[in-house]
Amino acid sequence: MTPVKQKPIRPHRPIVSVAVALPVMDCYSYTVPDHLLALIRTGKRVLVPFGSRTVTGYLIGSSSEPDSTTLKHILDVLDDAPLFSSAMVPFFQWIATYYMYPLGQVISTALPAGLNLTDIAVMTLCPPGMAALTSDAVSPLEKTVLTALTKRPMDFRQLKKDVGQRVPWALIHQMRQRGWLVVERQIKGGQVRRKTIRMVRLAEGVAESGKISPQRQAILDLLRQQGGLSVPDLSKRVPTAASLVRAMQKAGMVRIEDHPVYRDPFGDPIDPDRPPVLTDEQAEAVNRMTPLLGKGFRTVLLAGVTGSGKTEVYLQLARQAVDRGLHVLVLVPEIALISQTERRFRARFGETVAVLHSGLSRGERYDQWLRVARGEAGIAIGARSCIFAPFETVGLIIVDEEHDAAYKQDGGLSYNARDLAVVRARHQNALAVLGSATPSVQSWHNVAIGKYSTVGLTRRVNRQPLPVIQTVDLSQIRDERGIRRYITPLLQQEIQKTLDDGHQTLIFLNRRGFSVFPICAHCGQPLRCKNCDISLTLHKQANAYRCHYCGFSRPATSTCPACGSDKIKLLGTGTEKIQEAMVQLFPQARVARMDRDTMTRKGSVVKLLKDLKNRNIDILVGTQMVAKGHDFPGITLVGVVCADLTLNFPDFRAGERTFQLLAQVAGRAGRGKQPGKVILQTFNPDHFSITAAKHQDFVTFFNQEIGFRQALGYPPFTRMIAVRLSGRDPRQTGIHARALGSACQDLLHPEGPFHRQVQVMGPIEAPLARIANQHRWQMLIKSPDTARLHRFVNQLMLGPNALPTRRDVRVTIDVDPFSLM
DNA sequence: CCTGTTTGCACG
DNA sequence: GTGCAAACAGGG
Repeated sequence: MTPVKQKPIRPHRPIVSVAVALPVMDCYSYTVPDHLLALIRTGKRVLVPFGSRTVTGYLIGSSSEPDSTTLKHILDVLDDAPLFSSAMVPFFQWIATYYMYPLGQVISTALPAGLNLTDIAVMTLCPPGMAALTSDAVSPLEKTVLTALTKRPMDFRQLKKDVGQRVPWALIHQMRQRGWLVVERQIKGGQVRRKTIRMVRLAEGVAESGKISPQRQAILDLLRQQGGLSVPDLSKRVPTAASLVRAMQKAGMVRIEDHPVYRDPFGDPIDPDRPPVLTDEQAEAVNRMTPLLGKGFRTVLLAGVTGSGKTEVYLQLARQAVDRGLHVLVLVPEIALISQTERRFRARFGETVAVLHSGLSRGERYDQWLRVARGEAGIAIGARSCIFAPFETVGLIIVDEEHDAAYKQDGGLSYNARDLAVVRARHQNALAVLGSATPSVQSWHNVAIGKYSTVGLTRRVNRQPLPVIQTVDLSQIRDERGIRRYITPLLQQEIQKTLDDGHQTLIFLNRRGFSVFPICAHCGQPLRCKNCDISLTLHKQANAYRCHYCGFSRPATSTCPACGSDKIKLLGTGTEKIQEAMVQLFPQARVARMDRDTMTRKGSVVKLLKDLKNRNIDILVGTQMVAKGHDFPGITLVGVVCADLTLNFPDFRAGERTFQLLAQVAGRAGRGKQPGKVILQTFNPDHFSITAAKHQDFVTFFNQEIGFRQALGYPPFTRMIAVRLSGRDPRQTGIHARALGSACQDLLHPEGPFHRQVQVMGPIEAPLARIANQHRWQMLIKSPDTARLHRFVNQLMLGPNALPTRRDVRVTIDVDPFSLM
């Protein structure tokens, strides 16, 4: 018998698929060392070697494959519980494909920020480097680098900042070879972690040892009564507890354990409320949608006029879903709104609500995320990124104010949360409810072609009438000067009447600041931003001219940079100037302002809303922030200073935006017992966007607008992808843009699949050709055929003949762009 | 022909 | 995103 040499038999070994958090289009496979095997789960993060570096990756699947190729091992598992379920993986993959964005970075965008680890190169000075510094065998740049490193070890970024210029990698490499410095890889990041508190318990079998201090005795007594107590709780009774328990642990009297806790993002507790009796229409809406729960994918557009009580419909529908054991996801446009809707959901559902929005600290966000991931919350409510809330399954997704542009993310992964809501609902066989008083053209088109069904709310709750809207033709009063140019006699008169009646007024102007067009009275040059192609806005409160794109500012005392004159004429009106005019015209009134300048501080929105509710404000001046879904029962008059600002934007959606904004802001009036009135000042009183807004009549608006969209080949009849280029050097950016443009023309050749199917517009310089010293070009690609459009751009960017990427020109892809500026 | 620098590629 | 190798330009 020939002896058989026994090898350890391992024909198959566990292999995991990892998406790394880097801009790479592929996923990578790794093997799992034995000691980590038990920890492997889809949705956890892992630390992996990647090239010569160590980076964070996401486990998106595992398999067991024959031991053939040589794979690297994962180095560590970073989470004790998954951050998302495996059901999310196809959703993430869909997003990566649709938005042409690397899967790992899609997941990074979805997850709470601040968790990931990466290694960075840290340079430390060595003795020979020290010696070289004093010799004269060093170049000037080497000398500055060495000098910088004498202070402390630095990474590349710090070094660049300290030295004040780019340091070539080759130089560092050389210095390392000479032994002047060492480069080590340090793992950094992961600032956001679980918060723990120290829990103190009695140690087992602790005998009465007789002689102990009264404080120690007090602690023991407390623990005997209450079982375990946290250190902060103990300190309330015994102030020195924090240090005492340490000694007592050494003495074997108590045990101390770290317990993970959730940070509390909620300020005051909210009193529970009871569901009110629904109006017939509301009840009908709930009754029509409830049977759709748990019955597969469906999208319903809930079209309800302003003040018709959509939120109550959401609440009761969510109740039906929760009672059926379904998870609920609620999206609202932005923080100012969240406070209200969030409060109502928390009042109704209490502990089971998780909130996810940018108003939370990173740690709070992580904790809310974990509560959802671990199935401890049944409802998640938040802004656009909440669409990624890691429920294993979702039964109902509600998108409030679905038309709102805030659902579209700019920069990075440019997703639209409203669209993703429908996609996620489809993936999870859920009901998606899109609600709005002014549905987007896109969504109403989907109703028209039978993709979505619709439920309507045509009347306000308590039967308040819709406000009466009166237009004032601004072209009739062109000769007026000063305040009267923008506060017409009729508006002034109505405000006075409202004040006399003790009611509140809302004045809307979609432009913040004092003067948006400061111009030199001597030479006629407007004051421009030095980094952007845009004029500066004077902010009186901040006493400075500011750029609304890059934040550049110069003092309000500046003279004209062109001629040195100190006579600056302040043309163009913003909310600040309107506020000042209100104070002048109505000295007895209490005037407040709500825009991005006044609402930055945490809690300022809540305070303002409270003041408004308690009638501490008579006149509120604001930007579109005031148009968004707030319920101000005391407001009976709304004044729109100039309705045309959005109408004249160079964007095919300008009419749609104007209609929505005006209908929404008008809807703020007359929500209480008193009927509302709206004074709408405009240069285009007969434009259909404005006439339709008067009656909140989105169907009439849609029927007009859809004709234009069809005739001009705009969405929803075509889909668009914007390719944007930006770079510091205007010439190089232009060259690359034109190269990309001719690559498009090559793809469009008559024998190819894209001929006459895909249309390329541009490349052209962007309407705002320079922002923050970045020169910008763009190209719009559109097609009636979504799949073909995506194939086209895929070939353009990633195909075999794709242009090589350049480091000095950034190219980004924006699928379904919103802003074409 | 050698060397310092830029560019394209691949990362499991 | 970055490190590395190959291509490249520039000077001896």
